[in-house]
Amino acid sequence: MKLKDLPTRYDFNQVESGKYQEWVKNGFFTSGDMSKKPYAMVIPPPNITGKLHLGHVLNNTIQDIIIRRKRMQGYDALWLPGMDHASIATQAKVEENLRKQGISRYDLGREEFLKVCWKWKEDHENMIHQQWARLGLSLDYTRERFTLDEGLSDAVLEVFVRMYQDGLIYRGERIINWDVQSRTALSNIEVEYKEIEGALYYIKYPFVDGNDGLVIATTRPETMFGDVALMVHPKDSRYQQYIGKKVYIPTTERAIEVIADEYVDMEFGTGVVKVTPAHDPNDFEVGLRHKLPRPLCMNEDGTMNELAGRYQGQERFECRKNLVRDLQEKGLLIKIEKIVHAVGHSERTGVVVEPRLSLQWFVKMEPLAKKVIEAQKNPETKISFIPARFEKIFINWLENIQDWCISRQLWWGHRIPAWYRGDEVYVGKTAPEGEGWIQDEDALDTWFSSALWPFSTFGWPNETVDLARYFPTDCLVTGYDIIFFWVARMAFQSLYFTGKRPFKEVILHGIIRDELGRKVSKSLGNGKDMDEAADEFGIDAVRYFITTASSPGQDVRYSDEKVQAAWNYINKIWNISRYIGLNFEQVGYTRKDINKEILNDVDKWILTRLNQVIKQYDEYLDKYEFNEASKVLYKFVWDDFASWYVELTKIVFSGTDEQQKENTCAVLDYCLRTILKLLHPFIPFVTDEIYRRFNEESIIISSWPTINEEFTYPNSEKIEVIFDIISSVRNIRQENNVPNSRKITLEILARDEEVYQTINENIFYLNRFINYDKLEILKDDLQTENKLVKVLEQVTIAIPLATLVDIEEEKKKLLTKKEELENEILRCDRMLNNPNFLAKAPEAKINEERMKRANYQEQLDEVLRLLRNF
RNA sequence: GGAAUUAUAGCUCAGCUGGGAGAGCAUCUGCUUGACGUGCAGAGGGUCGGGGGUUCGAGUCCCUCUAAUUCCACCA
Repeated sequence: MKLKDLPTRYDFNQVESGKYQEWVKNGFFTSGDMSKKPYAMVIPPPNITGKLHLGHVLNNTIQDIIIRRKRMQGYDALWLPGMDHASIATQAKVEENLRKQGISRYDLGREEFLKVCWKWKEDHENMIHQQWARLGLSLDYTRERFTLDEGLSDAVLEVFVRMYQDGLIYRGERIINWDVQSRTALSNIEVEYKEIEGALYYIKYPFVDGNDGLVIATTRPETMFGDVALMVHPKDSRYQQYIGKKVYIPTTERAIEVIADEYVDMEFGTGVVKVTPAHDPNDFEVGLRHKLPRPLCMNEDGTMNELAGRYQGQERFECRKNLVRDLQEKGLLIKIEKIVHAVGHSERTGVVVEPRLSLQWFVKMEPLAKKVIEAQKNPETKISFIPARFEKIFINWLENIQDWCISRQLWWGHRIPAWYRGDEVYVGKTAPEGEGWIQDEDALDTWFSSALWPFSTFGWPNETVDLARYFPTDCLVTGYDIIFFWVARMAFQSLYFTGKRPFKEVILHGIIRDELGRKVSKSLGNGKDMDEAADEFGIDAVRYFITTASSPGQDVRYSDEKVQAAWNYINKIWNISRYIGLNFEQVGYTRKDINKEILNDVDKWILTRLNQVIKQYDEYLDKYEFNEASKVLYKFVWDDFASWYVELTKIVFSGTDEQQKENTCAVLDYCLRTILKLLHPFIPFVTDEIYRRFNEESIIISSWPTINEEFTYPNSEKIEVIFDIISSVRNIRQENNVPNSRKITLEILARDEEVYQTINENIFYLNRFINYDKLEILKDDLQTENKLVKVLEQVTIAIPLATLVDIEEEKKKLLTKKEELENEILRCDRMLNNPNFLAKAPEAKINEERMKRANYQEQLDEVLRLLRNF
């Protein structure tokens, strides 16, 4: 198929169909050309839990833009794909599925359950592969990895064992965030705090010896069954006499002591606090200080245990309700205060998180974090954050780091390589020798494996060729919302185990919001998935919109209108190409070099502009400012190339100069090829479709455009006087209701010799746009009576239109123009007469202002001269 | 409580190291101009959140206030 055969309308379905498979089959995305300089990037592995959404589209397209450009620039470009087993997220989904069939994971047992998970993985892996294909991502599938595959699992074990040996991983009893639905521990950052309306219950604990009692305030009354003491501030005069006394836990026969601890805030509540070491992190600390026991009053699934007496077996909130009612009956509930407070919810299952004492594995964070903070001070070892402001957030988190709970009571994931026999603990890659060892039942936090992703995927801990060649990777692209989850953890693991940063740059983008600016969430159901968006206008339009709609690091508000605008842009490019194809055919053009000898002023102008655009575009892309880059090119394509250059070629093609026609084809050929290449990283499908119709090699492996110095013509912008004249005549016609069909007489006064020549040399261009019967170019002596006159930057134009000219209106316009010019001159003078300006401003700026002033003065003189005629 | 971001045309957003306010969409007016009406040609529309300051010069830098959003840390 040739260029000329393009249909009049861009049909994305036709364009997208079949291309990706062909790209992959041709090995365009396969890296490993050792003769080239490497450029490497790893994809943030998506969770195998569902379909990709617009957030993935943004993240992945940014990477695809970067890697496609690098590939075209001649790098050995590697973009490594892979997926994340997403331990808790996947297990939650699989269990939910099973629950619908009335099966629990315990019914199946570990082995059978894992089989179901692997099946789930296969299905979702396929779905994601299909979506990557639709997105057009130039991933090197020969190196695809999975966080739970053999090699990566080995890396995980290696890391665990070594950190254990180095004293950076320990097992201990702590209060952790407990997800009662998944029955697993969570790390701090897997908990989402939501403001919820709750209640502060004031409950009286009766004294063992005598009347009355002490009143405490709590938001979680049901945890009272785990109480081991009440406490007051040692200096609180209200309660001095009660320290050391005993009270009953309401509804029970258990007595606890009143202790004193400075932790208590005398101002809050009643100044008396219940101490529940197994269900509250602060109370846990108090318990340690006072050597108190730590009884649990709740089971793993959130039901109450035997300590709760008659409430045993009740679900925690059910128990709360019943308990409060019973306390009220007994007169022990003093009051209930409505409060709004932040309650932790499990990020994955959404249930209220229960702080709970349990034995878990932790990573000791402080020494690891310190190394990263240190490395960030050195340009050679630091990760550059783009935009830079995110580094502050990153450092701040590291400076206030807490130990990382890494064990999860889950089956789907890397099983902890620890074995127990009585009090003995063994940690190693494989089971220890001897009888009676039992392996830890738990799996590791999913982020424990993804933290290794930038180097485990290259074969670490083995010293592979890939590792040496591609690591540290050049950049990583991810959302600012997972700086803590992922970026920070990659940073310290990489530094600890390889001594290097995981990537030189991290590019952080925003999140996608819906059309109303709301965060996309499952509960709102306002998230669009990728396919939905792509079905409307095609994936290229979505890619273009999503990567150019905001500045770096800012959120993107999804907008159908803007995707439509992107489609319009693509359709414009499509039709420019079609026009060019039709003319190639008509002229009988086959690829030729541009003949510099016969280039006209307009050719020189567009070629020079193109060079300027390449330069600016590249500079913006180097800074990952996709929005600014795209704007520069858009303006060039639509305003300069399509509206002026392409329009003007119609004059050449309607003429008779065959050599000129051929050369114009060569210029169009060169411009179009360059435009398509520049756009290719953003909109790969349509650019490939068009490019392949007039080129041998694929655009994917074509070379990235660079400035062609021989096509830079100083002064080429002088032709713009022609455009200026054309625009003005259009304007005059419009304002005076003179249809294009009516011929006019036009006089142009050139105010200097060069302009006079330029116009004369390019006079034929005026023909197409200005339907005139008579045209005169003058050097002076412009008579203006009964003419419509307009003063432009370099020329004055006059059109005799006696019947239509409203003299008063004309005078008014000239007076307005006069005023404008005078204001401009005033502005220039203010600067130029200011000694401080002359002394301090850069010389270039001063000269610029002088030139401007001179030009304004010239125009003003002209206007004044014209005004004298009225 | 700490921090970050945002505040610019009716809407959604750009505006790089300070040097005459921009785009897309919307609105209004014309147009069967040889690829595109998904188009072409034109027009209107902004005291750049308020107040100070630095500077010859501030949408841009500093301070402050106001409003919105987000993150972190939180007293039971």
